Amino acid sequence: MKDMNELVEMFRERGYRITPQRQCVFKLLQGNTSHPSAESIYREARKEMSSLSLQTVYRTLAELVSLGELIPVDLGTGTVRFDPSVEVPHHHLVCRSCGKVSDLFADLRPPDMPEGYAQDFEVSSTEIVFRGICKACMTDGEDLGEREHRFSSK
Amino acid sequence: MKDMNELVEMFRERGYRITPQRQCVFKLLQGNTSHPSAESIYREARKEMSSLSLQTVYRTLAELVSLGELIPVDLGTGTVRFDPSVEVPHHHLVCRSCGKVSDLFADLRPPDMPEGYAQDFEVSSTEIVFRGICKACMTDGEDLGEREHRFSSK
DNA sequence: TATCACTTGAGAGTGACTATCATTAAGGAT
DNA sequence: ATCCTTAATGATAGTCACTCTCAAGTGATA
Ligand SMILES: [Zn+2]
Ligand SMILES: [Zn+2]
Ligand SMILES: [Zn+2]
Ligand SMILES: [Zn+2]
Repeated sequence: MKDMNELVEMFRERGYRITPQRQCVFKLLQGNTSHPSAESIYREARKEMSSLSLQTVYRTLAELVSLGELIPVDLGTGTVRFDPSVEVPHHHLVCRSCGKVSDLFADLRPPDMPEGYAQDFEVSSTEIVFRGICKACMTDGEDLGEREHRFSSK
Repeated sequence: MKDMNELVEMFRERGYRITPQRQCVFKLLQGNTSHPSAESIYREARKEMSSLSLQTVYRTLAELVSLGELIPVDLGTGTVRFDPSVEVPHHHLVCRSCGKVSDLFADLRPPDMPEGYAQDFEVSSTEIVFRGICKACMTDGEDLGEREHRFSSK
């Protein structure tokens, strides 16, 4: 994701207005590696701008996604999360216990699709998802703590 | 997933009752490779048993999941889907256009996690998700047809 | 500082579940 | 075959993560 100045410029170029709401959301995404949901961005943003609406957060996130500055990731934790790390392709670790999503920056060279399938499906991206238990949940003991997500996904 | 007789026996052993509703859902899952959602199982099931409730479908699917006979898969298509292919580990192809999920039965040997991460996260499973366009959507032309899912996920 | 199209926030709506609970019925006992 | 107990079901309502609509507010340019 571009930095504040670049984002502002980018928005101006496209004729989008620079509002304090948008800037507030931009700021919270800068260097954010927590894969926040719309809701968590909203919670943080309201600490600085209590009038901000959830609707505007959703809208701004969607704008950034459509401009390629944010990647939506849905890993079965119950909400879509947003990833500002669009420059470096990477993979994700998902904690089965607390739902936390961490980055794995490594060139894992995802396997190619076997021949037989290649003609029936045109692959545009391959993601590798590691599911397991994060360090915090390992040491906190198995089943304590509040759950922050659904456990629907494998 | 076990076959009808085995499922019935398994349920009996655990003291679960064998109801026509459960049997109806079991039957629809046998050999089903479409990764159906609760809703689509419900639609099919009502053709044979119009009194069946959606609630019971959800309940029965959850029971099968907890018994390890069904794997819930949430790949960002808007609903959890259920996979009776629990015996053979495999990966998934997800169509960005229509949301269809297909199986890829191939031993892709997912990459190991790099050393540096291994101590901070205990991996219990690795899934590889191929996203792209399925054959049907390729030939149907780009943007025709109804969409059957959200497009939230990368 | 006036204009006006773009933005915003409030409120209602949707879809996918989940919880509650009175009624129904499976299945062992008689 | 009928009773009885208790699990299972379906109707209803509720929750959560969004999405839609639209009147009111406000950046940006002149
Ligand atoms: Zn955790
Ligand atoms: Zn990431
Ligand atoms: Zn398709
Ligand atoms: Zn599958």
